[in-house]
Amino acid sequence: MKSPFLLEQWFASRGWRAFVFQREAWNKILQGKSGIVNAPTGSGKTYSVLGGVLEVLKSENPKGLVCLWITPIRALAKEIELSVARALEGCGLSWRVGIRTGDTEIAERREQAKQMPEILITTPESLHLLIATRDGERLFEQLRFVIVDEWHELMGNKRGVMMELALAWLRARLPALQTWGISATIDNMYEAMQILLGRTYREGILVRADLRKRIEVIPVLPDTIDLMPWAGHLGIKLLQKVVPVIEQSRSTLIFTNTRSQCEIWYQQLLEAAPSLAGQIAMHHSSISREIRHWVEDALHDGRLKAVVCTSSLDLGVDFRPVETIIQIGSPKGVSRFMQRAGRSGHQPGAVSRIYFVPTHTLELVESAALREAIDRQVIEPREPYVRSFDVLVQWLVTLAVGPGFEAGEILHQVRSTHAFTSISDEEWYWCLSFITTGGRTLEGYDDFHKVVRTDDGRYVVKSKRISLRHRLSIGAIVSDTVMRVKFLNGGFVGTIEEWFISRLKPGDVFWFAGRSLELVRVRGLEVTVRASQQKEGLVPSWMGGRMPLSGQMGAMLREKLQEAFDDKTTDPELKFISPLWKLQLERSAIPGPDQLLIEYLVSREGHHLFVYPFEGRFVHEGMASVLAWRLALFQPITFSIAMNDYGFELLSADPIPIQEALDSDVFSTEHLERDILQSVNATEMARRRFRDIAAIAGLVFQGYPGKPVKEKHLQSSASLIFSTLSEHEPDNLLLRQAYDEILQFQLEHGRMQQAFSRIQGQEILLRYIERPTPFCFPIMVDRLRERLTNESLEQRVEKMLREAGVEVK
DNA sequence: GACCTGCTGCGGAGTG
Repeated sequence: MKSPFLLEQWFASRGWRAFVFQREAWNKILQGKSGIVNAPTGSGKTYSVLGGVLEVLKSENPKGLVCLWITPIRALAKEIELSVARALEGCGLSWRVGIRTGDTEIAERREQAKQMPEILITTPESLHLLIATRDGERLFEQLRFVIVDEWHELMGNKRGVMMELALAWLRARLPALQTWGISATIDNMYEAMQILLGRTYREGILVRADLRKRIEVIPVLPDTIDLMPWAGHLGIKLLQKVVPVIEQSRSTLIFTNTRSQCEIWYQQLLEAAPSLAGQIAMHHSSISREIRHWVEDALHDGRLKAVVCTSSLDLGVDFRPVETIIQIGSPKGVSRFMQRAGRSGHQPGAVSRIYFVPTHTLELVESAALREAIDRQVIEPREPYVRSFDVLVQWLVTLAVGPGFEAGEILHQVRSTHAFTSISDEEWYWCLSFITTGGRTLEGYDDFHKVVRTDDGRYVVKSKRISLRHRLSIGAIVSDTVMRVKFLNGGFVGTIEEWFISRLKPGDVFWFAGRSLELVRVRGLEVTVRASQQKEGLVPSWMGGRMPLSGQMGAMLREKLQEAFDDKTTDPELKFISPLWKLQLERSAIPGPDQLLIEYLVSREGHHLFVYPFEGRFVHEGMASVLAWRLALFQPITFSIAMNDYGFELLSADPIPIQEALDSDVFSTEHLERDILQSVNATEMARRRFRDIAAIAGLVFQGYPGKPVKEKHLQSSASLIFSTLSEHEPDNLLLRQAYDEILQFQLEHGRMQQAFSRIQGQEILLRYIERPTPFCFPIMVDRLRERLTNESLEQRVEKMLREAGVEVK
């Protein structure tokens, strides 16, 4: 029997069958609903939404823009366009589909200005830019659908807030507008829907694709436990075990945690297996786009056997499935690991296999914890941003540059979003005054008088210069200023950070993008290089973000620690680790899920206190500061602090009164927020955070395309404004936002609160140890690294190991 | 605002 659905008829002609969730989505969309389709990549999620859109509009023969398709990544736009175009043709519809991103050519833009395609694929930034035109309102008059692809990727950052605001604005003028999100599984799926739909969420529908895929975690283990380093992060010791995995597979993705690790692995793989030359490449965000595109295409065509990458290949390029995935070092979160694993074994019913290469002993436990987490479907949530006033004031100027706005109407919309439900009248007036006068402190500067209120009460931007500069600054991603690395003949290799290049002088050789490069000269923000034959060279590192261990991973680790002693354990890595665990047990203890281990060591360096909450390094940084601050209340004492993802260390020249402190409840949650802010240098942290806020809010200008403002300059103008506001306008909303953000995202206040209250219910195992344990050793090394060069560190680590009673191989 | 390990993502003028 012929299906009533257009898309299903086309499916049938190709011999495909619709999934149950696709039909469910089509029906709900046909009923006029909004909602979210929860489906993994590669499961036909695009068609699940597209089919509904076609069904609603097929009889209307639309002309002009009826459907906006938002993607967080430009690279995905092309694939969506391809799928949509194919389906439209298959269904015999003559609708047009087009792309509008920063890559869209001028001619194409002009064409679109005359007549928009029926379906437009765009990014949140480009959508804001479209609104920031005089045509801003007219463009969307016929709009019926907004599809937000990969919504889980947007909702955890300020780009999500940009979407919320734009959606509220569109919804206000188009009551019949239907919004659909497409999202991978996250822990707070319903919240994700609520945020996407704003005030209309009550009627929202969640369509779940029940396509659970089996994932097999295969640990890559050394021959004996002695070969596993106690501390380290590169994992290079297991290189010889990784080579055959790559050789035996048709195509492999090797995920690393940092860009420099990616460079090192690429280089070392080539050295260990010269036969891979020409068949292996590398991919990370500092490599030029030209090279990256080449790598993506080559992988797609099967010209490459393996690519070493960072999370730059997490999303985007939904290339032909890869046969094998290798993860080097901890992925830090379950979702990220599962997503990467899902890149292999795309055939229905196929098992995804992922090789996990631990870089030190405790990561062996992470390997087992990951397996368990996948089994139990433990998945991280995405925390939405709220009250991001920098994004709000940017949006208000965007509207004023575009069609202009009327205050009461926009306030109503803004309040309908999840991010700004709680905005008070006072805060709203502050925003209006900020965009018109710069606020109390900055009103003396004309640059901040961006928006004017016309006689009929509309807020608009009149100055061409201000409009221009605003359009240049739309978006919520603030990049660091970087130096461009170029060959003498002009070929662009990629970008590198100033602090790294400043250590080199002309003639020095470094390795970057898989090539040996000799520094010729540095001029302004341009680094000129020539190819070198030299084999040795420094590998650059970049100051990227840090990814702390997720709460879910931490909890799973705490559970798994003791399992190494359980004879019934089936995890190979836990069996493997048990000799080392015996050592830990002899010297100290292994905490169970209801225990907190604290180790006290006296060495020539002084008195060390090690605490192991397994909460990730951000939380540990805050906890360590709070603990140090509270301990100093007992007696004057100073500490140096170190931490990793498993625990932290307080080191002091004097004895640490830990027993007394424990007796008087040093882990109390009482006055926690106050103690956090007292103990960490909140002002400095907020000052740094303020740089991005100032850029997003339009307080500092980041420069013209190709002519970025120097980092130093940007930092100092933001810092100057920060100081001025702190002094004269301490209740400034952007200033307060900087402090809120460090509490929420840098110190992970919520998680820290939970950790403290969990510890209150835990039994404390205080152990006075005589020698470093496998647990504390990596933290000690971490602290040393900050003072020593790499070579001396290596020697020092060997010495430490001997002192710790471990044979050095 | 550095670092010694530390991810990712987007956007963009006027020149008559």
